[in-house]
Amino acid sequence: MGNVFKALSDPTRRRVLQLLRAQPMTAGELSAQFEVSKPTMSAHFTVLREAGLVDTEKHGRQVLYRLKMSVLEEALLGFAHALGLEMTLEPTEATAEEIAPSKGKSS
Amino acid sequence: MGNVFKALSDPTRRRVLQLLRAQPMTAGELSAQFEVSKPTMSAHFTVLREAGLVDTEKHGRQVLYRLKMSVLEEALLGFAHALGLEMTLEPTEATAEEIAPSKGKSS
DNA sequence: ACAATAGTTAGATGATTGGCTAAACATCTA
DNA sequence: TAGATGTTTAGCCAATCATCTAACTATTGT
Repeated sequence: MGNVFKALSDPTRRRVLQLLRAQPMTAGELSAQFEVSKPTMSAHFTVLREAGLVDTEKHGRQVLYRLKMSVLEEALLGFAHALGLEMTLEPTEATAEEIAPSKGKSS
Repeated sequence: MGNVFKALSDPTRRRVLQLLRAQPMTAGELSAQFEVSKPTMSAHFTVLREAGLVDTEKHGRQVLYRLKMSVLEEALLGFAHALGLEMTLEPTEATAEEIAPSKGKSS
């Protein structure tokens, strides 16, 4: 869990997580959003991957990064709990639909 | 706000915050809980103070550190919000009493 | 097979970090 | 005023960090 906070302590990495929130993105797409070199971004990705905050999927020559929201949630809630802050996660509309899919759109 | 995450990224500092949750403590009392030198602890306190997570009150020759819970709450909620995680702070009993003090115990 | 493209690895560098000891500062007590 | 006590400042060091360029690996397209 300390790894998660370490990962969150860098502004570039926090912004990567925010970008990834909207949809999975490739290393190149992410890198394009920042003013740093691709190797530098690659290092940031490694930190995020090792903290368990993202996972990867290789598609041909590109690597897709996907946010593992649940890990982030747990870290945040877990830490809040350790401090006696009783926070709860408000169910989002998306989550509600996942739980009770009415008709089509299986995936 | 980035300072807050920076402050949270160190395990010693996270534990200091946890200790401070129970009650305000002096620099010496806090230091006694860790295996590092007092100057090292003093440096950690500085980081926490600069992040706005604690404030200090000098009592004679000791310095009392007090957790500023609201800053922590805001940082956590703010970051969660920036990630689309809608978290809410569950009102604690203490908070409820503060809001609607029935009789005595004004402070 | 060759060149272009997408990412990562290697290796270097300067800045920051967390730790230390020793010294200074501030306050209390005798 | 002279200790004793609690904390911070100064100065140092080793480790880690964020960054870079250059080189490498893997994949795709011609």
